[in-house]
Amino acid sequence: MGASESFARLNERQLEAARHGAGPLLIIAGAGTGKTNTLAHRVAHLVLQGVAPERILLLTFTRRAAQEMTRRAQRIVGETTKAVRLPWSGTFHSIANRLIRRHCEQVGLDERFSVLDRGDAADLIDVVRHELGYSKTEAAGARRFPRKDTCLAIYSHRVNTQGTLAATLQAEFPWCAEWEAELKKLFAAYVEKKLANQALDYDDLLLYWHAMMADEALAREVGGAWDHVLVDEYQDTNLLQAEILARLRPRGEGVTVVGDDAQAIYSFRAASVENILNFQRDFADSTLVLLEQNYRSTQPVLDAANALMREASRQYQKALQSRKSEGAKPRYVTVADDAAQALYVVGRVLEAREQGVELKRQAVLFRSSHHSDALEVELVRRNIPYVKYGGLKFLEAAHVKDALALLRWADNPKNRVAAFRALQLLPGVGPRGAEKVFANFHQNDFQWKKLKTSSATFDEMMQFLGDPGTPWPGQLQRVREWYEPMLERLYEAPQVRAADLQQLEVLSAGFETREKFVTELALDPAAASGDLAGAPYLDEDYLVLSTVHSAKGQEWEAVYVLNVSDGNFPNEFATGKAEQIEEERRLLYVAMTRAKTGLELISPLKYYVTQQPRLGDRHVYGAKSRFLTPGVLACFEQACWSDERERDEAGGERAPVDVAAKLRGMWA
DNA sequence: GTTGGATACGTTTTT
DNA sequence: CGTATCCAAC
Repeated sequence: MGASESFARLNERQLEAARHGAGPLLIIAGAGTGKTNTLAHRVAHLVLQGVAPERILLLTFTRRAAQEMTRRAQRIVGETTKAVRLPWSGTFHSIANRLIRRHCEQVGLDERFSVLDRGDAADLIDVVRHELGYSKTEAAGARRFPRKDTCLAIYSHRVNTQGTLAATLQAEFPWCAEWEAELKKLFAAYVEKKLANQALDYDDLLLYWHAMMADEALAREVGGAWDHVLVDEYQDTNLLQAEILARLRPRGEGVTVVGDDAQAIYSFRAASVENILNFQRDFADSTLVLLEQNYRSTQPVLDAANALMREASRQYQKALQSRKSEGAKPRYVTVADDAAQALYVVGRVLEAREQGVELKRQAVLFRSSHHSDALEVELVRRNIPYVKYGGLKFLEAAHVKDALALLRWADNPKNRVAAFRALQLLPGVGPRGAEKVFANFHQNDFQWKKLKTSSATFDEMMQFLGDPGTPWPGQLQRVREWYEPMLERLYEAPQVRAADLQQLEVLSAGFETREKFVTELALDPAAASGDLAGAPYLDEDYLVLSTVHSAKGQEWEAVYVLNVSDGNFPNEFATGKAEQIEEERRLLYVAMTRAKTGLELISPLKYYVTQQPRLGDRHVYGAKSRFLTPGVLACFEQACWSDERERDEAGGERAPVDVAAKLRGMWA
């Protein structure tokens, strides 16, 4: 298919957006309205108009999205004419990383600075937390100081909103408000630590880019590199990102942003829906294109989604219209509990497969990662292959982090987090021992040949890895040779862990340099580790399990949403403020609009909660989700399902009743 | 100073 | 149930 034919398939609005000139352009694209396709056509259009691909900056939410966009644009332009390789496409964070490396001298950083992933950043903040004595229980007052992950989340929110710490605490972390003074001290020390380590966390990547754009000469140089800047998922960008965009293109020339205010679901990451709502105010003479023609879902599915959003307060009013009028009503199914929910979903998934819908074209979505636990057990038991998005365990496993720490330290000798982890792998070396070695190493100007630990083989390995002349291929093998014998001492099940390390080595071969490997792994762990983690066999059929957040931008023939009850939709911790509840509503909206033809919301009457503050594990009777008002429910076929096998058992063979256990249980 | 065992406790979603 | 912290034994 040629380019012109491809453009001919767009509807009027999409075409207008794709062929828009250079003035600032805002595309409000409802769910399933061909947003990706339109943006890809816009890229293709620009290239066909003679814009050099390297003069286009494409900012997407994930790396996966960037690749998809590039692939489509290439297909539209056609293989013969021009190669559409967009060298400047990726997330804000990954582009920031490249720009900072390019201009490291001007912003006062080592060329070899490290990027801290979430875990590393939390570990570093934990070091400071201990140093300041905040980890001690009786340090101050009755309540415990927030944990490292919470501390990091607070820090991050404050940085990304560009507001005050007090505002962040009040808005998102009211239960930590009493620690404001301590947190302030903690964060100040954390910033110093990062500088000493020559390490940037996610937020720093944006901050440094932001700061670069505040310098006039640098801003001109950076901004001058592109003629067009396109931002996808604009509703989920934060203030820092919006300011970067504004400084990149002060008058908005060549700016295109795409998004849907009804799908803003990242406020916890400081995303601000105001960015998209205020776009026309921020960029004078901008053009607005509204895409409302839905190509994804059947009308009944859309009716339900529209009914849900009709009760929301939002600014860009849209009325999505489907191109597929007929179809079954979506279903709202109540089941007894978690276990029944798993059985029910597996049953429905298999039924659909019998009718020709492959597993890959079905997805199970949920609010939080652990909601799929029971389902996963059932899937494994029945031998049904699946992949789970939104919870990546592989790179978080201790042994994988150990191996990476060795590489990260070699890559940036000042990286103390990595050094501490690496050094403590040695027998008999704990925090103090690591401290001593590192202090010595520091005194010797971070020269690898002066590194002295208790193990000569360790020192040799680090010298080998630290030598700039050492080629990248083979480095992970060297790490593995040294580290594998340690596994036995450090962990149980060493064989399993050894296999993981081999997998890591295979993975590493796909990266040109060590710096790219460790950085990409930090920036986009999911994409960088590919579908290797947990994926059965790529060419085989598998069911998709995903958090709603990770399901953004995707679509499936049939979608099952788990635990649609109050406490999950909306989440129990998000019921404090009206704006939080609205976001939870949008989250459910995103989940529902992933479906093409089949949509089921499942609600267990009773569910088991663990790790509940104070009250301990217990059963909870889930109330009906507040979003499922009579008006919304009218769009659903309602059903109640109970496990037939259970009924059979009750009628037929009965298990003996263990009275003794019950009696003991009363006092346990 | 390090290591392992006992104990207390817990806010979801991710670049 | 998993993780962080405390405490006692090397």
